Amino acid sequence: MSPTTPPELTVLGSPPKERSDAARNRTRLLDVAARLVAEHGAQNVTMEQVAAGAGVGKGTVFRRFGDRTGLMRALLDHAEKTFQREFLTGPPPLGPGSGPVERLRAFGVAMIAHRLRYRDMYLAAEEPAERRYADDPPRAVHARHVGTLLGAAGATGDLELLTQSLLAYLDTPFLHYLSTVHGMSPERLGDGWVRLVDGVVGA
Amino acid sequence: MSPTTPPELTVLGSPPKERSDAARNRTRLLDVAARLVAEHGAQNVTMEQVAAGAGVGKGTVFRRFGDRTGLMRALLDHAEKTFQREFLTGPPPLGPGSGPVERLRAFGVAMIAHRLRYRDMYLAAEEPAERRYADDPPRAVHARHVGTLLGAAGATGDLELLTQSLLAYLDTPFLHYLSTVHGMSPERLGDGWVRLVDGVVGA
DNA sequence: CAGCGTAACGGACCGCGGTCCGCTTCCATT
DNA sequence: AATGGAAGCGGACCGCGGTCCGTTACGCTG
Repeated sequence: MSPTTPPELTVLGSPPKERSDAARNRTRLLDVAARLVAEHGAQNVTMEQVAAGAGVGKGTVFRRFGDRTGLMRALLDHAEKTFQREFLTGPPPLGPGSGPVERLRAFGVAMIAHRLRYRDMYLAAEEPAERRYADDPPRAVHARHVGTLLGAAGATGDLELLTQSLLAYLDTPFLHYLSTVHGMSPERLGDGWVRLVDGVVGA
Repeated sequence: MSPTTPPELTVLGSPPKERSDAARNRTRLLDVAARLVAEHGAQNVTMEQVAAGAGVGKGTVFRRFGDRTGLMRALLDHAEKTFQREFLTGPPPLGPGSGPVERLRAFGVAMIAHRLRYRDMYLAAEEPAERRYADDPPRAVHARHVGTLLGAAGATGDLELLTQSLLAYLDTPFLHYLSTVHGMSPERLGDGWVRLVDGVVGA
C-alpha cells in the first residue's frame, strides 16, 4: 500500500460516506418533501411529485429512502431526535432527576403530545401490518427507556412484555382514533396513560 | 295498490334484499377468495385473481365488497361471529356464569388465540392508518363487552378509555409482532393480558 | 490530468388497487 | 308476455408505489 492510503475500514457506527451528488440530492429531496407535506398533507404527496420538485428521477428517491415510509421516517428524524434528547438527557420530570414512576408518567404524556403533533407524518410513516414495529430504531430506544424505568420503579415479572404493553397505548393510529372518533383530549389520553402505568407498577 | 302488494318497507335491520345474480356472485366470490387465501396466503391474492376465479369482472368484486379490506372482513365474518357467540352466550369462563374479572381474563386469552389463528386474514383486513378502528362493528361489540365486564368488576374512572387501552393490547399486528419478532408464545401473551387486567381493575 | 471502476441517476416499465360508464339482466307491474 | 327502470355487470382505464437497467458522473489512482 502507498504511504497515503487512507483507512480502509469505516469507523464503527459511521455510515460509509456518500458521494457529493447523492448528498446534495438527499437534502434537496428532504426540503421539497417537507414543503409539499406542509402544503398538502403527507397523505396527498406522491413520490413522483417529490422527485419532480427536486429535479431528479423517481428512481433516485427510492434509492435514497427505500420506500415511501422511509422518506417519511427521514422527515420525522429531526423531531424524533429532539424528543429523545428531552427524555434521555433533558430536565425533570421527563429527564433524569425525578423518580422512575414520575419519569414514566411524564414520558407517556410527552409522547402523546409528540405523536399527535406530528400525527400526519407518523400515520404516513406506518409500515404494512406484517412488518409493523419491526426494524424500528426509535421504538427500540423507547422500549429500552420504558423497560429501564419499569425496572427502577420496582416492577416485577415479565418486564419485556410489560414494556410492550405500555408502548401499545402510545401507538399513533390508536391515539389518533381516540382523539378524533372518540373526541378525547390529549389531557384525557395522558390521564389514561398515568392510570395504566400506576396499575402496572402496582402504585 | 293491488291486494297482492308485498310490504314496501324492509324490516328494520334486514338489508334490502339482493338480486339473485348478485347473491350468486357474492357466494362464488367468497368461495374462490377463501380457496385462494388458503392456497397462497392472504398477502398474495390479488383482486383480479379472485374476479377471474369466480368468472366475473373486477368491477363486480369491488361493487360487492367495497375494497380489498372489505373482502377480507367478509371472509372473517364467520369466524368472528363464532367467536362472539362464545363470549356472549357460550359456557363459562368465557360466557355468562363466571365473575366479571374471570370472564375478562378469559376473553383476552381467547381473543389472542383467535387473532393469531387467523392472523393472515386479520393483517390483510387492516384499514389504512387514518381510518383504523373506525367503523368496525366487531370492535364495537368487543368494546361493549369489555366495558360491561369492567363496570361489573367494579372498575372506576374513565371506563371508555380503560376499555380502549385493553383492546390496544389485542391488536393483531401487535400480537403478531410480539409472537414473531420477540418469539413470545400465546401463553405468555395471555399472561401479559391477565396482568394488565388485574392491574387495571385493582386486583 | 487521463483513465477507470463504481456509485448514482433517470425514466420507461410493471402490477395492483380502485374507478367509470355504457351495456346487460333481473324482476315488478300490468 | 311485454315493458320499463333500476340494480348489477365487465373490463378498459387511471394513478401510484416500486423496479430495472442502460447511461452518466464522481472521485480515486497513477
